Amino acid sequence: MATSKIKAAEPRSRDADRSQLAILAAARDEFARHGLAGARVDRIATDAKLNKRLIYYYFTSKDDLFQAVLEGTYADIRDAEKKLHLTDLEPAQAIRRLTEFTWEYYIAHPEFITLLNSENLHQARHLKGSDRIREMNSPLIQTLGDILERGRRDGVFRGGIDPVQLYVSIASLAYFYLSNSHTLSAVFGRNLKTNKAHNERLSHICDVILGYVLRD
Amino acid sequence: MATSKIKAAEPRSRDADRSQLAILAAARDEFARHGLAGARVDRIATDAKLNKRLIYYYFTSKDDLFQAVLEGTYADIRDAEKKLHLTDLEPAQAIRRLTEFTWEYYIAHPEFITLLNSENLHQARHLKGSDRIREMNSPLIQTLGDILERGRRDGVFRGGIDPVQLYVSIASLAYFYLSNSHTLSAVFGRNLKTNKAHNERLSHICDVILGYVLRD
DNA sequence: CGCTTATTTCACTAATTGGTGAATAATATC
DNA sequence: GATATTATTCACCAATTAGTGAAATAAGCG
Repeated sequence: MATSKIKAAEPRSRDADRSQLAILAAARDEFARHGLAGARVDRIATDAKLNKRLIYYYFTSKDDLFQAVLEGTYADIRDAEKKLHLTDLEPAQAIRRLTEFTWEYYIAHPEFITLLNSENLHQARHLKGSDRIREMNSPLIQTLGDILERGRRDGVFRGGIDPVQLYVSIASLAYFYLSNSHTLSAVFGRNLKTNKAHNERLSHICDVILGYVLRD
Repeated sequence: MATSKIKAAEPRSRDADRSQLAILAAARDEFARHGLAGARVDRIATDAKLNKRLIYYYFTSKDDLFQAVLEGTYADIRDAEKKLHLTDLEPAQAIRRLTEFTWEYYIAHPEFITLLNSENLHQARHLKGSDRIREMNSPLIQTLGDILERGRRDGVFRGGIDPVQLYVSIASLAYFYLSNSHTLSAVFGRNLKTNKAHNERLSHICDVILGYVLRD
C-alpha cells in the first residue's frame, strides 16, 4: 500500500521574491519562444515549478506579466550598458567596443530580440503603459554624443552624426541578422547561424560602422 | 413586415481564383496584424467576405494558409526587385537606388516586416517546407556582385565586399528602424514615425552604405 | 439540360485557455 | 503561540478556436 500522498518534497522555504523571479524567468522564456499570443500561462507555471494561481496572485493578468518581463529585459540591457565605460577609450575604439558589445549581447540574449519583436507587433502598448521604462532612458545616447564630438575635434570622425541614428544603425546591423537568421538562411541556402558566419558578420558590421564614422 | 431573408445580394459570380486571392489578401492582413498564433481564421473569412469552410477547402489548415501567404509575399518583393534594372546605372548610383528601393518597399509594405518576424519566431519552419521559395532565390545577389565588381574596377568602390553581407546590411538599416519604431519611439521619447523622421533616416542609411562601399 | 465545380449553411466537437473563488496548509516572524 | 504572509489544491467557467461532415444550392459550361 504505499502511504500515498508522498508529500515529502523538500520543505521548500517560502520566499515571495524568489517566487516572483522564478515566474518572471519562466515567463520570459515562454514569451520569447512563443510570442504573447502563443505563450501559455499554464506552461509558465509548470516551468517555474509553481502554481498557476500564484502567477495571478502576483501579476494580475497575462498582459501585466508580459509588461513585467519587458521591463526586466530592458533593465538588464541597461545594466550591461552601464558597465561599458566607453568614455575611457579613444573615440574609434569606443565605437568599436559598443558595436562588439551590442552584437555579443544579442547573441547571449536571444530572448531580447523575440520579446522586442512581440512588443512591436503589439505597437509597444505595454511599454507605453510603463513608468519604469521611461525612467531607464538610455544614458548611452548622451555618452555616444560625447564620443562623436571628441572624435570630430580630434579630426578622426566626420561631423554631423546624430547619435540616435548611429545607435539605431549599430543595433540594426546586429539585430536584423540575428532576428531573421532563420529566413535568411532558408532564402540564401546558406547557414548563417554557424560560428564562422557569426564572426564574419561581426567583422563586416565593424567595417560598415567604422567606415561611416571615420573621416575619409 | 420585411419579407425577411433578403437574398438579393448581387449574384456574385463564381471564380475560384478570385476567391483564393481574396482569402490570401485577408489572411495576409490578419497574420501581419496579429501574428500566426494571434490570427483568427473566422476573422479572415469575414474579411474576405467568404465562408470559413472555403478556407479549409482551398488551404487545408491555418499553417498551410500561412505558408501560402509567405510565398505570395516573397513573390511580390522578388517581382518588384526585378523591375529595378540596376545594371543600367553607374555603380554608386545603383547602390543608392537599391537602398532607396528597399526603404520605400518596406514603407509601402509594412505587412512584409511583421510576416517575416512571425516566420522567424517559428524558426522559418513554413519556408523550409516550401518548394516555391527556393525557386525564387533572389537574382539580386548576383546583380549586386556584378555591381560591386564593376565599381571596384572603376576604382570607386573598395574591394572584398561580400554581396550577401551588403544586401543584409542594406535591409537591416531599413527593416530594424521600421520594425521597431514603436518601441524605439517609446524608449527615446521621440516619434520616429513622422515623415520628417523617415526622410532623415533614409538619408542617414544612404550615408552609411555609401560611406562603406566608396573607396576612401 | 445535365454535369461539374464553386460556395454556402449549419450544426457540432474536442480541446484549449485565461482567469476565478474558496478553502486549506505551511512557514516565517513577532 | 498567534498572526500575517506565502503557497497549494481543485473544481470550475465562460468563451474561444481550429477544424469537420454532410447536405444543399448555385453557376458556368458543353
